[in-house]
Amino acid sequence: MPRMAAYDRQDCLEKAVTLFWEKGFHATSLKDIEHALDMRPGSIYAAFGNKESLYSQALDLYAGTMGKDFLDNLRGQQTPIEGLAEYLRELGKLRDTNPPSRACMLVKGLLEAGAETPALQQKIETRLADMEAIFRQAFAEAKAAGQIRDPDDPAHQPDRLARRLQCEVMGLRAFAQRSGDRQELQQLAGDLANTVLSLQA
Amino acid sequence: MPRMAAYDRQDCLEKAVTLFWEKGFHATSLKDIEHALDMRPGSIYAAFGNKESLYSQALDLYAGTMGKDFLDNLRGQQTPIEGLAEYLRELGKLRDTNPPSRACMLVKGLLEAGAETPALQQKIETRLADMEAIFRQAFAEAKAAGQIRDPDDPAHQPDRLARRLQCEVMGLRAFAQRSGDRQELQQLAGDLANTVLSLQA
DNA sequence: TCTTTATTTGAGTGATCGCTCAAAAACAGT
DNA sequence: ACTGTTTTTGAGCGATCACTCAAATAAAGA
Repeated sequence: MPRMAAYDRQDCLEKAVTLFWEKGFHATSLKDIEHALDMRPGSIYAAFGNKESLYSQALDLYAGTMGKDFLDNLRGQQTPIEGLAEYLRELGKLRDTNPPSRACMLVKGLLEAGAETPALQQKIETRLADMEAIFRQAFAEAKAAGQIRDPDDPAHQPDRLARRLQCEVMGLRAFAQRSGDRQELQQLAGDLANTVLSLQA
Repeated sequence: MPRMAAYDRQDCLEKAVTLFWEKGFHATSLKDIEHALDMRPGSIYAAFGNKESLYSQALDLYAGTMGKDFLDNLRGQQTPIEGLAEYLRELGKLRDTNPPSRACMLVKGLLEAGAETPALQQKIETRLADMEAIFRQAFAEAKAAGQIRDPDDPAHQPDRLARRLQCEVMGLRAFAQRSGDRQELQQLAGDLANTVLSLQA
């Protein structure tokens, strides 16, 4: 009996990711959202709640996609370590593609979320912790396979390596947001990748 | 004959830095500014132009202070390399102090500035380039003093090392914005510092 | 075709946004 | 004290903000 919704929820969320990822939370107005999703305010609020809720759902989609893409890439490589290095090298090519933003949407959100939006803050922290856990798992697999040099060095524990990698990914993608030279970014990513490779046994 | 201004310009800019650094550009309203500077809108506009102009001047003060602090720290150390490592270690203590934000104000601005504010974008890029140049100079001094291992390795050129350091500082300070454990941050900073130290001849 | 139920619409809400400007206030020199 | 100059004030500007809701619309089942 009921009327069916005219919009595709997943499709809308993808468009919301594009919009929020590019402009950030505060700089994105409901007018922008109405235009990007081709929906009127009433439908938007009925479907996604309020602006913060839509942003939160967009964050989930973004983080899930990023995590899946990373794992797919990882499984396509010969060893976990090479997979991690290749991931960094791929980030060095960010200037050649045209993503909504070269910086990580989670980091953009982390730096923008204040005390007025504690729910957002918590969600972002959780998603970053998820990503850190994925990195940790990859290093743990590398270690279990005996591919990590000096495995007893405390600095070579998977959790420490994972935090360092996440730090470097955050930094690299923030650096990539600058309008600097294409090659310099690629070179920087290569240097970071080589640091990871130097962990190999 | 003329009436003297009641406010201290430098003092106002310091308060503006605190405010913008913590909340970011978009989330800071003129009401916030009026309250923080204890000035009425007319005085603010007469003294600093508009909101964007005030933010821009705050960025200048922030970047200048950061650069000076870094150089002071550097000169207090035995060698340039040790100075750079110590700088990273200091960043690891960010959780123990209470700055307006643990993240870098320039990076926050970089990730927030869109195509609608090209003047801000350019200013931020310039200031980040300045900082990169300071890092490069430090590495160049280290190299000139023969303190860099494998000086002919292209990855050990001052410009590449500087970009990598800036990337790591950006990443570390973004990471520090997370509400994670005190010790984990310090450990991470220590690991990054050790990477710099491992460049030593 | 008609009824039922859900969705979509968009004008309009009060609040807040960045910002202006004429009037009031305050200092410095005479 | 008086005058001349500048600063400070704050009410209020139009625009935009996130958001609401009653009415119009459309699909599915009878």
